[in-house]
Amino acid sequence: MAIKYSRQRQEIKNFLMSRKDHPTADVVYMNVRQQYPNISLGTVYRNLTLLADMGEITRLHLGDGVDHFDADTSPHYHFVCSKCGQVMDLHMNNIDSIVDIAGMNFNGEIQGHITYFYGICGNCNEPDDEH
Amino acid sequence: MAIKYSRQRQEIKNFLMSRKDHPTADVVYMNVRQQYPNISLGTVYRNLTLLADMGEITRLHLGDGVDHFDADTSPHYHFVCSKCGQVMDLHMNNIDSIVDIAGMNFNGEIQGHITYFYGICGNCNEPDDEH
DNA sequence: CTAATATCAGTAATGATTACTGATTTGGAG
DNA sequence: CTCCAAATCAGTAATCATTACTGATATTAG
Repeated sequence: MAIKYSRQRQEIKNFLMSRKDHPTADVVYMNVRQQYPNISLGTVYRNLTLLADMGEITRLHLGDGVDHFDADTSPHYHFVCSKCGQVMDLHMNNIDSIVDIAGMNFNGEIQGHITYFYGICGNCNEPDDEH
Repeated sequence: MAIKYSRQRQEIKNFLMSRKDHPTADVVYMNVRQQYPNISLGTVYRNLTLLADMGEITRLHLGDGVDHFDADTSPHYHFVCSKCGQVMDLHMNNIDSIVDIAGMNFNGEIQGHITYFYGICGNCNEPDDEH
């Protein structure tokens, strides 16, 4: 018996699964508090880390200084809007060949890569919105 | 007159240019202190940020929680060893086509991508070193 | 040379995340 | 069903990287 069930952890995972954006720990905290008003931020962090270690969710580093979490663990990529900060999924063709390209002139074992894309999202890119 | 010369900033840049690894602010601080024993960590951070904003160096987010800095601003990629933590340059063929691939089914403007590779570096991968 | 101001050293503050502690919850054994 | 060992919790303190603030110093145009 190593890992015991906990209502809080279940609710954290449920919340993450209900969202297609990629919330930060703080956003998870704010929302789970509606179900468990006494939950502590430490509990949220501990369980997010635990779920990530178990492979049930993914922790994303997107260069904005805060970790984001994603309940979709299938391989896919992310886009970060430079204007509004939104993080969205990119369902795109496989680009794992870049690992082979990277390995061509490298003396070592390349096991994988971290990639995300940035730019202006569809919402922020609306034409003629102002003035 | 907006930006004035400073010996400290010059030394920070000199130090960065002398290294082909990708030091953190703290490593820069430790080393520049040999020339300027009174320099403060805040000065190092302020100047690294200033140099990065001026485009003279690049700030790297490599998912390890600390920022790394690189005096080589030409486009290239990085490899992070999962074992020893070393960061090294990868001189490889262009992979900018992944931006086009990502943009195919995306409603928005993709301006670029952040990519780095991870695995076991040549040094850590030495065969039969122990036992 | 001098004055205006960018920069500095030193230190305090911030923000995200982790660690600690005594109380509570969970779940297998009897 | 009850009991207890261990996992988890809430609350709080600590950590770590980075940024902001302040009075003193260095730089540079005129």
